Amino acid sequence: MHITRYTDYSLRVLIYLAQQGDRLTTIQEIADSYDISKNHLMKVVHQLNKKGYIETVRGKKGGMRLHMEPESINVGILVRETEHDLSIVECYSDKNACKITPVCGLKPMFGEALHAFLAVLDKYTLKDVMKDQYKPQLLRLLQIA
Amino acid sequence: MHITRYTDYSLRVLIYLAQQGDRLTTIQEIADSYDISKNHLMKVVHQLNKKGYIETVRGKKGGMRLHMEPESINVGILVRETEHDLSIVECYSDKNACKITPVCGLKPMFGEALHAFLAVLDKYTLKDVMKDQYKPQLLRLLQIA
DNA sequence: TCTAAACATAGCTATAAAATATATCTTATC
DNA sequence: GATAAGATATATTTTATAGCTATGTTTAGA
Repeated sequence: MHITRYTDYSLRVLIYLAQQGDRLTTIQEIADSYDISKNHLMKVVHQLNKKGYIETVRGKKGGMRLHMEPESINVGILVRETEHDLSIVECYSDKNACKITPVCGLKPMFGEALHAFLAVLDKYTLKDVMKDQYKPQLLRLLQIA
Repeated sequence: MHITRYTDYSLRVLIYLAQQGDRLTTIQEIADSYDISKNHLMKVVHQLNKKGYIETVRGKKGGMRLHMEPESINVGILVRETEHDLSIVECYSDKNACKITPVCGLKPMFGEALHAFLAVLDKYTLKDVMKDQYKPQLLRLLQIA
């Protein structure tokens, strides 16, 4: 059981941008910094822009910056938006073929469990996942000047 | 985000066997009943036997039956045993390559969320996921005489 | 004692989702 | 107009999971 890298990368991009303030950052910079695929990041960035989390600027000297305050970016909401398929067991999928679903207690139980999972994420914002005391170390690890 | 069919099938086998009491059931019967792969079920059954949840009998007229009371089979424990990889984000994996892990708040947050997820499952036993009132319907759906 | 029916076990193959790559287009700066 | 950036679509690769094949072992019963 795990979330996709897509969701993970989305969160990482936001963490990176939160360190940069108003300065424009390029996809290349973030890809280099985390040593991850630039191509995959392009999709991530595209969606973060569409969803309003970031603002992108095209053309030479372009890039992106946060478009929301870190304390306004809720992790639970973001994960629900980026995680493509949250059907934790087959019976929640639209392709469900399990015959006992109508009388099976597994479905409500896993529903409750997923709800508890997301409820934890709902408690946190982007600001919460970046502790002030670690900021200098974070900047160093990301090689941000 | 989802659990594997392997875990799902494990639970379904136990539900099936719980309906049968002491009678021996074959893998073929269960595969036919749920209309799922017999071959995959063989692995599932093998592991359930190894873990002590069921008892298997080899040879002609063989089969399997529950080896624990339904109220003693905890879903949370079972899921931890059958779900191969519970590293919800890369930073929990032994192949983690994310540079900011030491100072990143995502790791403890997702840890807390996974814990909340499993805590819900820990509240339930096999008996809880099979409501008495649905038993006749369940037997019919599984085509158990 | 032979055959068939069952589980045991290992290894292989197919599939589907996700990740990554490629290619081309659009936009903006210098 | 060249270059550097994102926008977008499509193709390929990778990986985990699911499913398949094959053979071995055990037991019941003819």
